[in-house]
Amino acid sequence: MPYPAQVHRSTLIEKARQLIESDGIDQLTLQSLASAVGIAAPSLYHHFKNKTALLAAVNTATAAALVEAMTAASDAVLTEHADPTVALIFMLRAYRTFARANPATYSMVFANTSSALKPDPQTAEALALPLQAIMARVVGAEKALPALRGGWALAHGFVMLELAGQFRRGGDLDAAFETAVRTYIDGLRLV
Amino acid sequence: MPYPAQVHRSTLIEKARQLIESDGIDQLTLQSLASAVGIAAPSLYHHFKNKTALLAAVNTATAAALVEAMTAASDAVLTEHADPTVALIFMLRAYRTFARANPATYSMVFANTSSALKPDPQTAEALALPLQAIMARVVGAEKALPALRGGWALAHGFVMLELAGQFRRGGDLDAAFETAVRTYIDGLRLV
DNA sequence: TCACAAGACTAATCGTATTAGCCTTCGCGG
DNA sequence: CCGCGAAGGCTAATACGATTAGTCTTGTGA
Repeated sequence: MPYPAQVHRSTLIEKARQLIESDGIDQLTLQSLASAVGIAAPSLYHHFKNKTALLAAVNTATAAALVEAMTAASDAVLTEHADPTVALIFMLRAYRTFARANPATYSMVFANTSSALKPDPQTAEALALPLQAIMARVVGAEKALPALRGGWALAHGFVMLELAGQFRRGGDLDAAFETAVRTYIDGLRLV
Repeated sequence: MPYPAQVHRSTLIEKARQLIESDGIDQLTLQSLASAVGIAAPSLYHHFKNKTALLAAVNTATAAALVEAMTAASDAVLTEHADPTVALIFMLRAYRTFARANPATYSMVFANTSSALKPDPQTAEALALPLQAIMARVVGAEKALPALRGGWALAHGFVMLELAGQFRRGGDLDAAFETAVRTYIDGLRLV
C-alpha cells in the first residue's frame, strides 16, 4: 500500500486538532494520533520532523482558520457605505466565537512556551491584518497600529480569561464582551 | 540529617520558579529541580503529590505575587483625594511590569491546559480584587464588574500578545500600552 | 523494465515521571 | 533516659512516550 501515502500531512494536522480539542493537549501522544489515523507512531516522522513541528503545524492551521473566520465575518458586513465600527464589532465577535469553539487549539497559538511551537511567521503576521484593515477605516491609517493593538489585546485577553475560568463572578459574559468592546471603541472615537 | 527537612516546600516552589524563568518550562524536570536543591528526584514526592501539583503551587505563588505587586502599586498612589483613574493606571502598569519580569510563570498562570494546573481558587479569586476595588471608584460599584473585566482583559491580552511576540510591527510598546489603557478609561467615562 | 524515493513497520534506545521499599533522624510520651 | 513513629532522604525498578535504526514494499519515471 505505501507509496500513495495512507495519510496526508493535512489529515494528520486536522486529526491532531480534533484530538487536542476533545481530549486535551496532554493526551495527544504520537501513539494516539498515529493509531487514530491507522498508522504506527514512528511513521509520523515521515510527515513531521518531530512532535514539536507537528504542534507548530497545528498552530499554523489554527491561526489560518482564525484569519479566515475574521475575514468572513467582516466581508459579510462590510460594504462601501457600512459603518466600519459595525464591521469591527462583527469581526471581534467572530474572534471570540472562534476561540470558544476551539479553546484548546486557540490557547496553544498564543501560549508562550518555546518559540518552536509558534505558527509560521507569515501566518502569525496575517493574524493582525484583517483587524488592522478595519481599524484603519475606524481611526485612520496613522492611528491604526496602536488602535489595533489595543483592540486585539482586549479581545484576546477577554477570551483567554474567559476560557481560563477567571470570570467566576457570573453575569452575562456575552454582554460583558460587547460592553468592553464598545467601551474601547467609544474611547477610540474621542481622540 | 533528615528530620529537620533539608528543603522546604516554599524553597522548592521558589527554585522551580527561577528555573522556569531561566530555562523554560520544558527544561524543568523533577530531576533538574531536585538536583538544584541538592536532593534526589523521588524525594520531591514528599513535598508534592506529583509534578502537576508542584506546577499548580508555582502558579498559586505567581498569582499571589502578582496580587501583591498590584496592591503595592495602588497603595503607593491611592489616597483619599487622589484621582482613582491615576491609581488604576499605576496598577495596570504594575501588572504589565510584573508580567514582563516573569514572562514564563505569568503565562503559565493563565495557560489553559488542564485544570489541575490552576492556582488554588482562593488565590485566583484574589487576582481580581485589587482591580475591582479601583474600578468601583472609577465607575461606581454597580458597573465595576464589567469594567473590571474589560480592563483586565485589555491588560492581560496586551502582555500576552507582547510576550508571544505578536507585536512585530515595532513601535513603542510602552506608549501603545498607555494609549490602549487610556483609550479604554476614556470610554468608561463616557457612559 | 527497473532503480529508487516515499512511506510504512518493528525493534531498540533514552529520558522522565512515578512507585516501592529501605534507612536515618529526632520530638515526644512514658 | 528510652524507644516509637512520622518525616523526609535514598536507591532500584517500572512504565510510558519520543525518537532512531534498519528493513520492506510499491508506484513512478527514466
